[in-house]
Amino acid sequence: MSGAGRPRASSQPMLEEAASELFLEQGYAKTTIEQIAQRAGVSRNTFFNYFGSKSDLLWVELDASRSALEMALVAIPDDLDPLEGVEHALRQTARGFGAARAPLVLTQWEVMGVDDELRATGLARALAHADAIETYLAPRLTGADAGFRARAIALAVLGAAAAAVGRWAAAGPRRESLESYLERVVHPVLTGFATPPIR
Amino acid sequence: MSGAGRPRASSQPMLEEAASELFLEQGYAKTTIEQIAQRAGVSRNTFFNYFGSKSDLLWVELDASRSALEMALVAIPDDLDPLEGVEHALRQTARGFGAARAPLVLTQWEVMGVDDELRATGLARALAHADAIETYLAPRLTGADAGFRARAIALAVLGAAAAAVGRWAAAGPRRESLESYLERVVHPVLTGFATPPIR
DNA sequence: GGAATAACTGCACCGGGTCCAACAATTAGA
DNA sequence: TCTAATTGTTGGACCCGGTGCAGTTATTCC
Repeated sequence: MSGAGRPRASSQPMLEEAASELFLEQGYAKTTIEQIAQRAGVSRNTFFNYFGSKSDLLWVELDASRSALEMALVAIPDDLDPLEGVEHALRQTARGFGAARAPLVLTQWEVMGVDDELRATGLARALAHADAIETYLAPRLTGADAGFRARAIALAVLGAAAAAVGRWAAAGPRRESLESYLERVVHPVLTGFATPPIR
Repeated sequence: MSGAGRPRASSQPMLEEAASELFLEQGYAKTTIEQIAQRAGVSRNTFFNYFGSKSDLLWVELDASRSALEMALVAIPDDLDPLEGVEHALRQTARGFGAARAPLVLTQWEVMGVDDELRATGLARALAHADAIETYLAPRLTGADAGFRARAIALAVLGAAAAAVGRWAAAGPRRESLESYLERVVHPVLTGFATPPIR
């Protein structure tokens, strides 16, 4: 399958590890790509073979959760109510995050000085999640403005989920499961949209 | 009040207009700050006296709406239910956007090629709105996890509102009022959170 | 006619990101 | 075994957004 070609000398995880160290040592802003590449033993350009941008390093885990969410969405049984389906898929995805090991970026964002960067680059990620929910939801809703409602539900649910993830990460190593935080805020949103539109 | 000092030679609106023209002519990405400043008749550095970054140009109207939202929030009568208060303030803010004149960025984002940039820089703005709602809401909710719920509600409502704004802008010049789009999706979110938490 | 003040300008610099032409290491096939 | 195709790596040049600063210009107050 992998045919000819020079084998990869440095792996993605090595760059991630080097970056995490440097971010913790001296903060995100003061760490240059040059330094990350150097610690990983590769050239600056090679970094860009593995990551499209510096901020991509912050979102590795979350990007993985999007794949998990997409898989959970297609696995929803057809006879389930669409809104319950979304809740089901979200809980399923949340189970992938063990209570003990929250992503480093979420727990150490203060020492990394990374909050500005998270704000600056987070929306693209969030919208990717929302798009996944929306594409699941849109064809399964009825009514004239199903597309509009699907997008609104997707974005609203995602907002609630973001709050849950933030709370979960902030709760420290003895935190409850992400799932329990999630259900407390996702469920209300979905029940609000459960009844067909009145007007 | 304005004492001594050299008077401003070029105004913010002039830079905005020059930028809008260039974005429409050749797209956002291919327009440099140098070009914008040149068309407005100032130096590149002067641009940064008026805008902190290139992307700030895209959010002028939305930034104004945040001020409007904050003012609407503090004007809410104390006897109103907090969640109804949020809805009230949002509708109030929406009325500031006439149906005929949606912001250029929202209607022309395709020809400006600006969607990537909106995704890249939109979260900071969205969170500013959410923070405003959250700070209004948090002290007015009861229960153990009032802070958590306040943030979740703020983010969820904002997601729904974003969907409404998007739909409104996409609907073309004969669109209905933003308010009508807004209430269709914001209300369900708030009703979902209306009942006190069960557990 | 000076100070004091505030806007404007030019210049140098940093760092993220792109592009490209070389080069190195591997495999498939003649 | 030699060669070609393939793929990863590297260095260098470049663009542009953004920052810092020192110096200039235009204005008001005394």
